[in-house]
Amino acid sequence: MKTLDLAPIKSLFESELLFEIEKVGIHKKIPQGELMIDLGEKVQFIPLILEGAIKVVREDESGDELLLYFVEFGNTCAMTLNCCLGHSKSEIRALCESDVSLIMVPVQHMDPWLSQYKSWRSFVFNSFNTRLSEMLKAVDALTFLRLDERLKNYLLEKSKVLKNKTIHITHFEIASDLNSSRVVISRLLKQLENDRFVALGRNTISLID
Amino acid sequence: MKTLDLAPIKSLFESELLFEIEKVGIHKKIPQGELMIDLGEKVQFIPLILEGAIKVVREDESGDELLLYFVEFGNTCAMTLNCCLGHSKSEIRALCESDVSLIMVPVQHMDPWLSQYKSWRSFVFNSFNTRLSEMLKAVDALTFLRLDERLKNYLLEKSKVLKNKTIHITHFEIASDLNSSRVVISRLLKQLENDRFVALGRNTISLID
DNA sequence: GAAACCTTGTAACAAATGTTACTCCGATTC
DNA sequence: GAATCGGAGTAACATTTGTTACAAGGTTTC
Repeated sequence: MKTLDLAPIKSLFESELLFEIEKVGIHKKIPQGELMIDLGEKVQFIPLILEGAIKVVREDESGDELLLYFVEFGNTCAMTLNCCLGHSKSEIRALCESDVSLIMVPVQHMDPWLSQYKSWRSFVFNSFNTRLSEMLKAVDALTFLRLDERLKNYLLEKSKVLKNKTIHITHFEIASDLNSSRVVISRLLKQLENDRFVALGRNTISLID
Repeated sequence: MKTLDLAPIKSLFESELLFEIEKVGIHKKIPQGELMIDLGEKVQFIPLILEGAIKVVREDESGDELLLYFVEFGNTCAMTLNCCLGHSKSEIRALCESDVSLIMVPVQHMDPWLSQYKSWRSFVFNSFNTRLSEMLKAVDALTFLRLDERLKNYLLEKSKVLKNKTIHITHFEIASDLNSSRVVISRLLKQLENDRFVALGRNTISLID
């Protein structure tokens, strides 16, 4: 039996549960940019994120997209839990925003662990909690903020997740994430540059303190 | 000991749990329009809805509002669960959309019941599920739909929840729920009337099949 | 290094939504 | 019944966001 490096999540779970996770979990590394799960796919595993960040995206029938939120260490994707429990298909698309290291737990352990381990319950509920908060944040932004503010938040969030003041991205990609158009984003970025909020380069945006 | 009428939820829970609910639950009737819980309040009870509908609203600092969703029979408010588990304060406001009959269960039973009763786990997760779906629907509408479509959906939803083709409401109230302005809503409603989607009267809007 | 392609800048215009202002009308109050 | 008030209709205008079109530089490919 291969030994997983459970150090990062040691503090989250009681030791018997860690032992079980070690027994049934599959350690996986997924490189940046890779698709983790797509719309309509069936969920077979619960991902426990050890390192990196996952980007969760919503898409409508005509292919327009919107970035919902990022999932980071110590959380799992509640949309996934959602699917596990409801035995339904994924309503979102998840992509690796950076290189991701995670443990995949087969879904059939979900329910037994819930009755058995208090720390698992905490973890699952904590994830739901965080997810609902993120969704609330998304709704807030869409409802109460204008696009320039959303763009600012986006850049700050992105910088935080990638742990870097300089972001490598095109205006077109940003437009996709915010469900806007390239021209509009270019226009607003120019404004943010004039306001000394960012410095623009080809394929890069640097945040200024 | 007073006996609660648990008939409506009999099929949701196993009999031992129903017995417990009967022991600790408080039956309450709340009239239409009444505030159930406000932003920043602490949650002491888990509401189990027997009859009626609750309207959940988000508000920003400047007092602008947005209707998030309705909660109906067979669900509880996941935002409330959220608060129970996180011991945090309410991030939303909940109002009675119609006369509501519900059972209030003190929060301290939440965790023990989760480990003890499979049906309670199902119920709680089902609620989270439904809530996440509703939030997703809200995000979808805000992102991908124009205001006229959102208005149509709003009227249909409202009619469904109130079980009535005719809705008693002012244009101003609609504007609040959709975070728009009265003039805009009047304009769009006039259009919907021309399209034979509704008939307008003073304080009333009737849906046409 | 020429050609093709990708990224960005910019202008002009269009559409959706918000704002202000005024009117009319029915309901309520005195 | 006159005065007041709340709800609704409408016009004119402002703002935000989206669209189309084109140009200018980099980058990649051959």
